[in-house]
Amino acid sequence: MKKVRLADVAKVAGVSMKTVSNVVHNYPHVTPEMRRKVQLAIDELGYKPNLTARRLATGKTGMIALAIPEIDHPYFSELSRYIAEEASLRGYRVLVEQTLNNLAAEQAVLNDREAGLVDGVIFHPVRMQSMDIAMLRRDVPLVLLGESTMPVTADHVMIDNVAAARDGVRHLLAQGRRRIAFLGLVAGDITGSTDQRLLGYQQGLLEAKMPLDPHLVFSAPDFSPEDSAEAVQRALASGISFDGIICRDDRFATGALHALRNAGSRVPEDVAVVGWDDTELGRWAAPSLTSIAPDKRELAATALEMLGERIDGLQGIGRHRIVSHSLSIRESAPAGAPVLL
Amino acid sequence: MKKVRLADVAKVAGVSMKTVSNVVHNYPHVTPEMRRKVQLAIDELGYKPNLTARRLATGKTGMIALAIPEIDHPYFSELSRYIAEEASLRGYRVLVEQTLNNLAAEQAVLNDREAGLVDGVIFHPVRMQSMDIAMLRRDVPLVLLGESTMPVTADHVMIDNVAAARDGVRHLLAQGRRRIAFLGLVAGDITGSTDQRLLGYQQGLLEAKMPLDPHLVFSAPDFSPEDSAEAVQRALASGISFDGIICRDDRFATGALHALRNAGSRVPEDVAVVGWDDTELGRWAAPSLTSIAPDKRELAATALEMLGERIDGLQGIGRHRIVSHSLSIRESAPAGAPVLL
DNA sequence: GATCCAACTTACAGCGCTGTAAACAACCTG
DNA sequence: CAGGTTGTTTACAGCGCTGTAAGTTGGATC
Repeated sequence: MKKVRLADVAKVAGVSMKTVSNVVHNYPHVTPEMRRKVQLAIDELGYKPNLTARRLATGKTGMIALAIPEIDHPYFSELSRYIAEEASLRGYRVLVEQTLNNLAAEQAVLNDREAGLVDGVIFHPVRMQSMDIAMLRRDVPLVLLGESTMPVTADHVMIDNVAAARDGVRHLLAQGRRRIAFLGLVAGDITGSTDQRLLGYQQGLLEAKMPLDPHLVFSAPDFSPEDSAEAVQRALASGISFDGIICRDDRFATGALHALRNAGSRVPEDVAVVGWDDTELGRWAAPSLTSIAPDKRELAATALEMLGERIDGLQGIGRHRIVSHSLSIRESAPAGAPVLL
Repeated sequence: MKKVRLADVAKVAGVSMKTVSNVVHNYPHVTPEMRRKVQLAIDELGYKPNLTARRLATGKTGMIALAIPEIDHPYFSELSRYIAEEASLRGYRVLVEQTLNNLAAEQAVLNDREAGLVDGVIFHPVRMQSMDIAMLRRDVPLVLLGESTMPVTADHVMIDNVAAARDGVRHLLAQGRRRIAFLGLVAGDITGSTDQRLLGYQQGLLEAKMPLDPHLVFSAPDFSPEDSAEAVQRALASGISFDGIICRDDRFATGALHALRNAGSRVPEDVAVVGWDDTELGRWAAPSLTSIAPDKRELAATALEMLGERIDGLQGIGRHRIVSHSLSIRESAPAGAPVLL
């Protein structure tokens, strides 16, 4: 089957190309008769506009790129879903790029060796610092996600990580937990995300006049549940005791759950566990995870809105938006009567 | 910052556009001196080729669309990851389209009202039947995923669902399970996927001369863990007893796990549970899920390979490829000594 | 030194669409 | 009925790149 072009339709309908184009775009000033005639030709030939040509002519691609570390990370896959939905609401299609926690891949996203592919980029960096991002001269609107430290050259959406971590700690304290651990340091994670969460953790403890024990801050070599399980196991093995733990994400919390179970600790009786991201992974864990819940829908909507404004030409330094978060309380750290120790 | 075009570089370097293009494309027959001169101009101006223009000129987009029901379904998000990786290996970028278990959205994917956006489509239908797919005249290469019933008009990759289900049943039988349930019917799921799994389930029982009890086939109103939990709970409540259950996917199995736990049944002691898809959700469930494991990497690679061949012009009727599967054995249905009942 | 060849470079016509400006038509005014 | 309006359609020049065919150059050949 040959490709049908606008010109072909025009010839068959006996009108100019532009009139066909007008019909395709539902331009109002076309006489009904003309419209009918053109539509007939379109249907007869099975004409479909060539998007690439349209893009070249208009300079708009109607596409945005979403660059995330891993598409199958529960948080990112859920976030992707909302971004995809919000994007489609606004007439955009989404091109997904995985950076796989890899610095070079992150740089490649911004360094775009090609142009004209997408109208804008939503990017969640893990390895790049905001300074690095600022250094690159870009020519595509960019919205940053995650906890990178306040870049001035791009818009940015995040939740208040300090407050969120504090909320988690408060929740544990309210149940009577007294030795609360933090699981979240990851080697090579220099985005400041962990810093902020750690800060909130400290604030939470300090405001309750609790001591700050550095032994209670665990770190893992990488982002997987396996790594986190190992970190918790090592802590347990070295005799460190704790009755609550707040984890940098649900994956980590899931790993912690496993390690605790293997060690014979009961959750939440012996140790209460708080996750982060409120993902399906945590909702269906056993016990189900209490988790800090960023409003992902709002996050996605805000990112798209800001990106849209930039695409529409808005200039100026980077704006920062905080979206709301809450605490989804489930079995691993229930609310209610404090546990007796 | 103004857009830099090929012509601008050519002017600065004092050569023709085509020579610049040759340098950009690493065309071998360019003298080193010329290459240097051009590269200098490219760097100085910060030239980036415009992909849209390139596409229009070449007719290739270098993009494929991946149309799946839900990007945040564990199976699909993991599959997406492999598809993205395999695609990038082959120089393709991936455009993700969610169909959200919605017939109209699935039709829209194939009905493409526009052309020239992608070179090919990988599509996992849930609501469309292969007849529907065959009816539509398409002009883009298409590879189907999942268990749709053997379309003749498009290539197709799947695992042997009948055999896989049978393997699951055999595994349960080998442990001494005698009342094995199947959880998988979903209203409106007409892809035949469930049919095949159900068939395998029956074959597994028959070859062991086990009776086939229709009460042991559970159905859920939709695809979520909530729905599945409810289905299992209802079965339990109505007094149906079973000591093994095989579920249409890990999400369903996760729901089943919850329902069983709430009902006080121990897994695997009282009921052994087998999931399907071998996702992270199941790997970190408690107890961790034994699950039928399609080789997702192979699935992705095969789909891309077939699509690539079609894109390169291969004609002919739809081909069908079966990729391998295995059984990932974990806590919910361990191997080893049969359970005494 | 004339001839030929291979290696390199250039000019230019598209790819299929849209925006602009201009042309044309029909309809009002006064 | 000339002149002004509004409404509708057309012609055509790009958008930025690549493929083709034609041109140029330097050196090997006899």
